[in-house]
Amino acid sequence: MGKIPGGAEVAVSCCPTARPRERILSTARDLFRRYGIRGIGVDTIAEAAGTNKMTLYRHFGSKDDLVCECLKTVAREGSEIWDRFSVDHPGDPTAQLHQWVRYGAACIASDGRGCDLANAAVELTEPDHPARRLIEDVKRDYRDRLARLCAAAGVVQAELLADTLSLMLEGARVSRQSVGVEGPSARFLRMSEAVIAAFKGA
Amino acid sequence: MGKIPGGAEVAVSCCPTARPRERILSTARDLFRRYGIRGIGVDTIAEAAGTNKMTLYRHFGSKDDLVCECLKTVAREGSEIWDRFSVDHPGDPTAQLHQWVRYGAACIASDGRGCDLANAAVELTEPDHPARRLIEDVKRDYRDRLARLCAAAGVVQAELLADTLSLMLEGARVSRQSVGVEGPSARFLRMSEAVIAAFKGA
DNA sequence: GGTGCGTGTTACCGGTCAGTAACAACGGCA
DNA sequence: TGCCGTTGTTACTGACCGGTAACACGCACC
Repeated sequence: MGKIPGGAEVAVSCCPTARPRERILSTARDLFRRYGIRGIGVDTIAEAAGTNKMTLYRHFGSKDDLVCECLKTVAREGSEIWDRFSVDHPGDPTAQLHQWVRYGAACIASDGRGCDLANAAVELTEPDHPARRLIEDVKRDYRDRLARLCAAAGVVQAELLADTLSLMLEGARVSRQSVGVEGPSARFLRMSEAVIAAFKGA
Repeated sequence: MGKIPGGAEVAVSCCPTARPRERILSTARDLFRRYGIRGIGVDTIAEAAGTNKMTLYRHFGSKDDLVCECLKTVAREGSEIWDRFSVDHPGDPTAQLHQWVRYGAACIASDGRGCDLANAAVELTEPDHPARRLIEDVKRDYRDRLARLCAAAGVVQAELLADTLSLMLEGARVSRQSVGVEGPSARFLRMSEAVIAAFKGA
């Protein structure tokens, strides 16, 4: 029934012990990420999750609903990663800032499909799509956390540095998709360190 | 027949004196930009261009073909803008660099849908889509031009600055889509000037 | 007056899409 | 045993998708 855009049959590829809802959610996240939200159908998701379309619609009222739930789990994981910075380097905002840079670089290197939230914002052009508010809130939250980190690290122009680093990471993740791994995104770590040093020196 | 995603009927919205091919091309560019490539159908494009699907397919062998041609015109216009920098400030690479920054800021402010090339890279997930090579080549060309500009302006770490500014612009244009006009992208001009100053001071 | 090319029109193809209805089978639980 | 909530199965709807065939029309050019 469901077909992966490449042409191959779908393969059940998630923990079969979990409840259908969780299987659908994690499968949908993976497929949306790989093939785009508009590039994958609910039938394919259900089949890859080892269940069927009816069960999917019993748990998620619509495809847009499912998309929003997926993005919510993405946001939740992002928040957990932020928490880890302060756990790994308690009371050391400078170390946390550099960990943020390293984590960003690792993100870019590990997967060529960029940020799920930003990609969704590109793909879902409807200005009143329910996912838009979610994306906006999360992105704003991440930037504010970064600004607080910069301020705590003693940067005088903390807001400006946070904006700069935010744009650089966002740009690196989309540049990785358009010009590939060899492009500017490959130097994200070095560039970020240089920019931070410049702001600290000022 | 064709329907705009909003639900309204399509309206013919291009110069009716031009030949069908040109009308289709400019209409497709506009609709792809507003609703996404996967979000608009060839029927809608043809109707909005004041013609029909058959004529569209006589000029463009497939939808992917049409997409590629659209992106080529985007690339051509981008190249012309680059040329304008050296025309407006001949022999003054520093002025050209600042004009690049100002132009980028104006781009962000004028339209919330970001870069057509980057958006296409996000939307067209097929790794061997004919548009991917085009996008990659153009993006690489723009970065190289910027690097030459930075070097000519006397920046020692010209390559690194070019990468940084490239990512910042790319990020600003996608951030504008996800967090809105009030987000970090609003400060792109100030941030870029600060980064350039920091690289010049080093 | 003819000839051909570009264009318009209509109808169609097979496929995919999101979403729903009706019913059968399962599981635990009392 | 009977009950009930969850799940699976099948089939369906109506819409849209990219792409094509066949044919009629108009217009320039010779």
